Amino acid sequence: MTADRIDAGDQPGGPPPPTRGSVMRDVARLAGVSHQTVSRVLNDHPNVRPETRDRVLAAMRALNYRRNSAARTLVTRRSRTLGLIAYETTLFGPASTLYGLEQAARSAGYFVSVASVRALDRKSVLDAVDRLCEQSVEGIVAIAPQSSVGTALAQAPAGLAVVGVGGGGEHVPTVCIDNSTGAAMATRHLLGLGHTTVQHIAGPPDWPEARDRIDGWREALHAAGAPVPAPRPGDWSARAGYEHGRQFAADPTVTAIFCGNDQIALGALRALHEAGRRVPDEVSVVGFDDVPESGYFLPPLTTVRQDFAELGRRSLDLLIEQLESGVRTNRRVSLTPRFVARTSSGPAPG
Amino acid sequence: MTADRIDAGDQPGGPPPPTRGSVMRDVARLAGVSHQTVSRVLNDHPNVRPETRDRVLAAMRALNYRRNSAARTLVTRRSRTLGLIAYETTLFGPASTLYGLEQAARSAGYFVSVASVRALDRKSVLDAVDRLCEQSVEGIVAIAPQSSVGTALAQAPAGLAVVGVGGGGEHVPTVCIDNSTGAAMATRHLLGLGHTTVQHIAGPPDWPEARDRIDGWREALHAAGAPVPAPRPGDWSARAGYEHGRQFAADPTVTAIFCGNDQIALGALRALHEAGRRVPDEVSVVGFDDVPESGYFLPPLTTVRQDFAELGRRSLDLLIEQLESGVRTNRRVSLTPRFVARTSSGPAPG
DNA sequence: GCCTTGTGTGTGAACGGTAACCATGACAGG
DNA sequence: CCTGTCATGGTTACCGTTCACACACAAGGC
Repeated sequence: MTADRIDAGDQPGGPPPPTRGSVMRDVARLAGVSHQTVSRVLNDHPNVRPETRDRVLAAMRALNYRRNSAARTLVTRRSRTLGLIAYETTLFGPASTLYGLEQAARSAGYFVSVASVRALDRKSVLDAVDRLCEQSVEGIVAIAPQSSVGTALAQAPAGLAVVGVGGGGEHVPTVCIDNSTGAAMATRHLLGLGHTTVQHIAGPPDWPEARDRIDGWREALHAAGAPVPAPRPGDWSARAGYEHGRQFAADPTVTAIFCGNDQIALGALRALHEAGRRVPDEVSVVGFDDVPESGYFLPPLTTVRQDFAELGRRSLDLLIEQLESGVRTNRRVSLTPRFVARTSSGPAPG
Repeated sequence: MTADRIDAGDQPGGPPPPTRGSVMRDVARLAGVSHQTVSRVLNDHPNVRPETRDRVLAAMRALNYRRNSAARTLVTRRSRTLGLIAYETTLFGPASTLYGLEQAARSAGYFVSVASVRALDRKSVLDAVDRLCEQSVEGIVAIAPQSSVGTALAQAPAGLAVVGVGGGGEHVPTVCIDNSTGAAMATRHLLGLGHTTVQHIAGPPDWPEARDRIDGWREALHAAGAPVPAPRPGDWSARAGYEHGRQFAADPTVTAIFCGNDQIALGALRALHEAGRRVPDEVSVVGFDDVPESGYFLPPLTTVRQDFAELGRRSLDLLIEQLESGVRTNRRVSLTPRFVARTSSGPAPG
């Protein structure tokens, strides 16, 4: 009895044999060498005569041979697979980072396996780590920059490389952009335009990225001797921007708003527009991220650009560094964001 | 006999230290049973005395045992891994689909490995397929709905389950939303508001999704006896929407524009605004997709909602169906989109 | 002649699981 | 008492690679 259930009925004429993929031994036999020589050719070992190598390569082509990664992983104990834990994968940022990571991983010879999490509580994250471990990934990148994630990650099995993207935690190697500097850029830009102070619609307070942006904004205000209003907490959504934007629109003293991200800024722009407050003539708005659409907002959004793809690439670098050194360096890589001036910000009125 | 070999000191540049975790034999020894019994416990075989099972489970916990998936894959010839080929991963749609797929795959006991492609030419796609095959995935989902992708996918190794998301091709099982119906909904909505005809800024002509939307739009116009203008081809970007939008803005006879997606609509809105054409009073605009921000556009965008996450879930269903039946069914699953009325569309002027 | 050094290649043993096949003991029926 | 069945659990043979080592053969130094 065949263990194969793919043993589909052969139609007369259709000659699709139950192609049990060819393995090294088959290639070896065809090339007239031992399986070990095939292995040597595959792994670019020296000490194979060019002529032999060609024969082996020809045999591999003829049989359409592909090496079995499970067997390879079993014996080498290297899966060449990286795990990615992602939250809110639908946002532009995480998605771009995933993209950058995957491209980099590919050229470094790694595969990427994803585990998305619905929530950022400790259990969900540990579950995701577990799931990835079961696949014997060699390292994990977490695009889930809530504080709790960092600590959850820190207790991943030793010997597993780990990198946090975004604010991260203190216990895990992290790659992030310099949110504080970015926020300060935006704030200084607005102050430089003559605004007496700058309001801030922030991200959720338990996101390090949000906190760093708040810090940068606050420090820039402080350094300029400007009053420091209370930041308004949001959830990164356009809705939050809209709600707070309506309140700001009703307050004639508000002339400049720095938003925690571009979605928030979009919501704020709409609120201001609805209230009849002209942007940038009466109120200036600045965002953060530079999503592809922000140049087409009404008006085009002044913002701070994050290079998400670079974030992904750098996190791979950090991972590989750990993999090769064998220790969990506590490094923190920080990328400098770029200020992008568009027309949603202008001189203070009056 | 030395099961242990002495680990030579790590040479810099050498492979990382082998992670010596506990294996079945260790668990078996601790529990006082054979490794086979451990395997039986792991795989929920009957014929294990509850008392024995408990002893084994306790031993597994004590040793923090995790089974080695490579070994398992090697012998069972099932990797329990699915491959995902994604293009333009940064867009909301693909990202959400990935999310939905991963969630569904997880609860079905599968892992998901991603391969992103930079371009959609045949070679890139075949490369990605190759990469995934090397990981011995059991099936592939391609979120890369260009026509050429379908045909490239069709010649994936036999015995590999394949599903296309989006327009797909004729040769590959496909799950998509009913783009034609969605476009017709949008068009009929505008015609119903009294517009004599509807312009269309479309997606790239080699995307089946774009073509289906064109078809639906055209048929709806035709059925209503309205004139059918030439659709304007774009690339799904806000920029394309802006460029065509400017031309439409200069033409006073244009009162209704149906856009291939929400980004295009955003660009069109900006062009109309710049030209002083009021939306929806003078010109109505409708998008497609319902990205989370579209409710905060100026004005909030009337659009057609795609359930991307459902797309991901359904593609998993289709994949599993193939995996279990062993044949590449040529099924095509079509989801009905939902029309979402907001304020960017209104009665025809005059 | 010997031993060395260096190429190119083959041999056998892991790696950590699962499946097929046995072995044992208990209990029933003849 | 002999046999058959069932529950339980051990034995052994793989799966397809890579690694350590052995081996053949050549070139060179003494």
